[in-house]
Amino acid sequence: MRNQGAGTGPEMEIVHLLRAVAVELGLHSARFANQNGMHPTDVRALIALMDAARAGEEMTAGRLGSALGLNSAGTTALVDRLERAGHVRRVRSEGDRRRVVVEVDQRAVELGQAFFGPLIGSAVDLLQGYDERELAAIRSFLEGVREAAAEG
Amino acid sequence: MRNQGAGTGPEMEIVHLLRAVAVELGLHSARFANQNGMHPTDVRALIALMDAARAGEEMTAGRLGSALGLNSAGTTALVDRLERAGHVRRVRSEGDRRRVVVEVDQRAVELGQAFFGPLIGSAVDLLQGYDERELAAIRSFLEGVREAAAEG
DNA sequence: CCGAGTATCTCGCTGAGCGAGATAATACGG
DNA sequence: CCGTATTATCTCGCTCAGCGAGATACTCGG
Repeated sequence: MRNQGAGTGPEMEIVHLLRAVAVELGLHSARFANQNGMHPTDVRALIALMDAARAGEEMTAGRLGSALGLNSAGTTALVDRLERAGHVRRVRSEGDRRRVVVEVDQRAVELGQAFFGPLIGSAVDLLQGYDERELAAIRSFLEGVREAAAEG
Repeated sequence: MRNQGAGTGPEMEIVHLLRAVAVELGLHSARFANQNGMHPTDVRALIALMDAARAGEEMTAGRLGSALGLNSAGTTALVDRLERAGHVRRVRSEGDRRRVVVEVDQRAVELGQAFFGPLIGSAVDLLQGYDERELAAIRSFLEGVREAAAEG
């Protein structure tokens, strides 16, 4: 049986630290949401939309909803909210006219970059202080945790 | 001006990886919430309560609410829910009888350990594959990100 | 004691998200 | 082609988490 307890070794300290980082990043997103009259779900949606855009993929209403764990009714309400706020546009897909492609407005992208940019910049600055082997350790640890969390 | 763009350098890759980990950990908590008929806020509350217990501190209703960003009405409703589900007990503070100390039930602790234990164990196992310098790099990077996120 | 301050709770309300089902467009066997 | 199954989104009515306002209960300094 692996270590599951509230041990106090150096490994557990890092595990708690990682959890604390996750909580802190969540609170940071919540601040962004509050400042812009949005809800946590709306922020998660914008992030998913920007990720898709960066990967060059179209994001339909349905894919967005399932990425966030919403049903179709909730997804419609979410896209309504974001569209009313001017953060996204609904575009009927040309190929399949049942589908609604959700596009992020450039203004929303800039809003997000203005808010999250400094934090991302700090993280990049931090990383520039490590050598190859240290960077590889950080990367492989994060990769491993992501895989472990995705399985559960 | 620091790096804010959608750069593709090795640093940005790690930053996106960290964000992905945060998202994945959030989804993992959401699965725990669903499996036990709870809401995300309830899970966050249990985690805050267990953290306080581990630190040997009493958690009052008010402190719990402000840790989660709820007002007093929402906090009362939250503690009502958790108490109804048998996860916590309300105990009037002896010293100051206005205060309500919220205590986690042992059953809830075990429930949480059963669910999060494997993931924590995997992370600890992962960490045992690194040497001192690599562990120090992981720790200091996480510490730095936490501080940067807490400032914003 | 009395009034100010503090911790929690009650009440009424708003709105995010759900289940069920409607609507509209596509796929596909005959 | 036609009819039926399938898929994508939307509409409707509802539940319940969380909010604002204010009530209640306790503490403490003067």
